Amino acid sequence: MGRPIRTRRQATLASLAAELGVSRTTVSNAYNRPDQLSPELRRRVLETARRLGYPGPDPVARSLRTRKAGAVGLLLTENLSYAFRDPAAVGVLEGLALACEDAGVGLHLVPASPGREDVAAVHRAGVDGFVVYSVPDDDPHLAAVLERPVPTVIIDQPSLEGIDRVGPDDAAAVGKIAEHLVTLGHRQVGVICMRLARERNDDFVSATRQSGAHFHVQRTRLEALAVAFSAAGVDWAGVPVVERFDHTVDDGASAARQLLDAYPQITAVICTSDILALGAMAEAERRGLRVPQDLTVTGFDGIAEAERIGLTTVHQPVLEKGKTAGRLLLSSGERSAPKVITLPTELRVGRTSGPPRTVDEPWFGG
Amino acid sequence: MGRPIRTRRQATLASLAAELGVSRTTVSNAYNRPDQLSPELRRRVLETARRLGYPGPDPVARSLRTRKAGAVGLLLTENLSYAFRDPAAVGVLEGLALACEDAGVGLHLVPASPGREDVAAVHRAGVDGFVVYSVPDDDPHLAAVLERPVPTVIIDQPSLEGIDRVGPDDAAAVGKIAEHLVTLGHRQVGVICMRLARERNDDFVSATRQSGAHFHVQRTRLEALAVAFSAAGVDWAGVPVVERFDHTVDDGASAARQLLDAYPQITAVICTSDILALGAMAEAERRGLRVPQDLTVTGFDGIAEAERIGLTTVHQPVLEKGKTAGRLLLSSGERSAPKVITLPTELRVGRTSGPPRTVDEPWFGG
DNA sequence: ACGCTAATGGAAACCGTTGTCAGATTCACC
DNA sequence: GGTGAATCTGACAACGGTTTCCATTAGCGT
Repeated sequence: MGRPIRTRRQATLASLAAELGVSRTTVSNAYNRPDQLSPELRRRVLETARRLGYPGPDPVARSLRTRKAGAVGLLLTENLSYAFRDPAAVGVLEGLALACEDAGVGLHLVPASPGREDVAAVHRAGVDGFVVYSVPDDDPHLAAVLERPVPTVIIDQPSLEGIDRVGPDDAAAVGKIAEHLVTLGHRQVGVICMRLARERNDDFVSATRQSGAHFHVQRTRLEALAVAFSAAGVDWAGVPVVERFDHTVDDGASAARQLLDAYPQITAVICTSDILALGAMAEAERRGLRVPQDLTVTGFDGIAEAERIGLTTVHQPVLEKGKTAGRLLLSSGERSAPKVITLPTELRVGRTSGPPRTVDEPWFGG
Repeated sequence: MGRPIRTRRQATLASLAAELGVSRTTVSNAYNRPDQLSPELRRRVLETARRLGYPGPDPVARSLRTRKAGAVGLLLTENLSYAFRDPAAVGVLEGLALACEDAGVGLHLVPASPGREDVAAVHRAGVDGFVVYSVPDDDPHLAAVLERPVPTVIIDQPSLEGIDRVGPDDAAAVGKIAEHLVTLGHRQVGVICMRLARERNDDFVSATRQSGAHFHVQRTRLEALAVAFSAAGVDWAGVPVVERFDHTVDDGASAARQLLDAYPQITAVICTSDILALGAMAEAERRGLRVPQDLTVTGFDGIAEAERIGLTTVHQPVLEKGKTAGRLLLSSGERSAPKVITLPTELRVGRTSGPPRTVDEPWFGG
C-alpha cells in the first residue's frame, strides 16, 4: 500500500467533482453532510477521492468560508525557556491544552520572543481567539492581539479594562504570606522578585521602578507586601527588593546572594515564585545558613518540587487557571459584560519558615 | 485610548479600498510591499485602516492565497498529561517551539486524545507540515497526517519507510545500560516499561506482546535488552517485564511492587524511562531496600531530576531532538531522499547502580 | 516637442471551499 | 397517469485576500 503518490497538482474538490461528473456541492456534502446524499453516491465519492489522493477539503479554504479557524492562539512573550521550565507555567499550558482538547480545537503557540518586535506573527495566526499569558502591559504583541477582531482572555497579567481575565487574587495571596511572617515575628525582611519591566535590571529595585512595574502581578505582589509590612510597623522604604530578569533557580540563588551580602541582618527572604525560592534555598545552604533556624524562605505558586522539599508558599491552582481561561475563551458567545475570574489560593506552611533568629543568637559562624 | 469599537461588520481590504477610492491591490501592497507604492499613499492607507478599525489582511484568506499557513502541527496522541508532566517530553516540546520561533512560524497542537478516534482535527489543522511525536504505528491520527499533502517529521516513533525521522539510537543506548549491568554482575533482572500498545495492560508482558508492540521505541529497547542479556548467558524468556499504560511516578512504583512481589530474587530493575525509575526508587525505599546495595535501579532519558538524585540512566538530548525535528521540517524544501537523524546518547552512571547483593548476603531484614 | 524609462496604481484571475435556493428526479399512492 | 412529498443535485455567490500582468503617468535627456 504505502502512502499515495503526491501528484504534481493536488486534487481539489472541484477536480474530484469533475472526475465524478457531479457538482462540487455533492462532493462537499459527501464530507460534511452525509445525510444529504445517497450512501451509494457517497461511497463512490469517497472511493474516487482515495483513488485520486484527494486528502479531503482543504482546511484553510474551509476556514475562510466558515469563518472558523478551529484553533486558539496562545501569546506568551516570555522567553520560551521560561514557559517550559517553570512547572507553574507548564501547568497553565497543560490546563489550556486540556480545555482545547475538550473542545476539539487546536492550540496555536504564537512565536513571539521578548526581543523581537516583529508583531507579524500575531497577525498571521489563523485563530478564533487568543489567550494571553503573563505579558507586560506595554507589550507590542499584546497590542496587536487586541487589534484582532477575536475574543481574548488574559491569564494573570496585565489586567485590562474590558478584557476577560483569570488569575489568583495576588494581593490576598501575598497578604497571607506577609501575615504569616509578621506573626512569626519577622521585621527585617528582603524580597526577591521576577522581572518588573521589559528592560533588564538584575539589581536592587528603586521605589519608582516598583510602582511603575509593567508586570501587573509583580507590582501587585510588591504593593501587597508593602501594605502588610507597613501595617506591622515596618518601613517599606527600608525593605530591599532584588529583581531578576531571568527566571531560573540559579537566578534565585544569585539574587539571594546579592540580597544577603548587602543586608546580612535579614531574617526572612520572600520570593515571588517557587523557582526563585529554590534558588534562595540553595544559596542559604551554600552559606551554611540553616533554614528555618537562621533564615526563613518563602515562595509562591505551589509547584510539586516545592511541596516535596516542604517550602512555605502560597499554592495557586495553575492547571485550573489554564483550563478556566480556555473554557472562558471557547464559551465566549455574545457575552455582555467582560468576566474576571479569581481563583482561590492557599497558604501552605512548610518547613522553611520559622521565627526569626534572636539578636544575641550568633548568626553566622559566631 | 481603549480598543477600537468592533463594528457590526468587519472592515475588509475591499471596503477599505472603496473608502479610499483605490484598488484592493494598492491596499494589499501597503501592507505587504511598501516599496510598491508612494510613502504618502501608504500613510493614508494605514491611517484610514486605523480609523476604520481594519486589523490588517485576514490571516486565513492570506493563507489560502499564498498556500502558506505559517504554522506546523504537532501530533502527539498521548494523553496530554503525559506530554506535559514528563520533563523529557516537555524538553522535546520546548526544542520544537524554539525551532518554530526561530523560523517565525506558529506551533499548532492538534487535539487528539488517545481515546478519541475522531480524526477530523487533523484534517482541520491549517499547517504547513506535521511533527509526530511518539505515537503507536497503528494510530489513526498518524494515518490521517500521512494523507495530508504536507511534509512530516516523526520524533522517536514510529519508524516509517520514506518519512523523515529523528531520534536516539535506542538499541545502542539500551545496550550501554545492559552492558553496564552485566559487567556489574547482574543476572537476575526485571524490566519496567511504558505502554506497548493502545490497549491497556498494567501487568506482566508476554513474549508475543513484546515482539508485537506497536510502540517502536519500547519494542526496540526490549529487543536490545534481550540481545544483550542473552549474550551474557541470561535466558530472556525468564526475565519478567512489567508494563504500565500510564506514565507517572506512581505507576513506576506500582510496577516495581508487582515486579518485586513476584520475583524477589531480582537484583536490578531496568526502567525504560526516568519517570518510571523514580517510582521504582520510591517503592524500594518503601520496602526498606537500600539502593544500590540491595537493589540496582536504572532509568532512561536523563531528565534533570534524575541527575539531581544521581540516577543511573542514559541521557538523550531531548531539547535537541525537538529542535532538530523542527528544523528538519521547516527546511524540507525539495529534498530528495528522506532523512533519518540519529542523536547521540550517553550512559550516566549515578549512585543507583552497583554490584548485585551476594546470595548469602541477607536481602530483606535478615 | 519627442521618445524612453521608471514609478505607480489598477483589472482580473485565482486560492479551495461552503451554503442557499431553486430545480430536477424519484417514488408511493390514489 | 397525475399528484404531492421526499430526496438529490447544481448554479452561483460569497469568503478575503495576493499576484501577474498592464496601463498610465511622470521624469528626463536631447
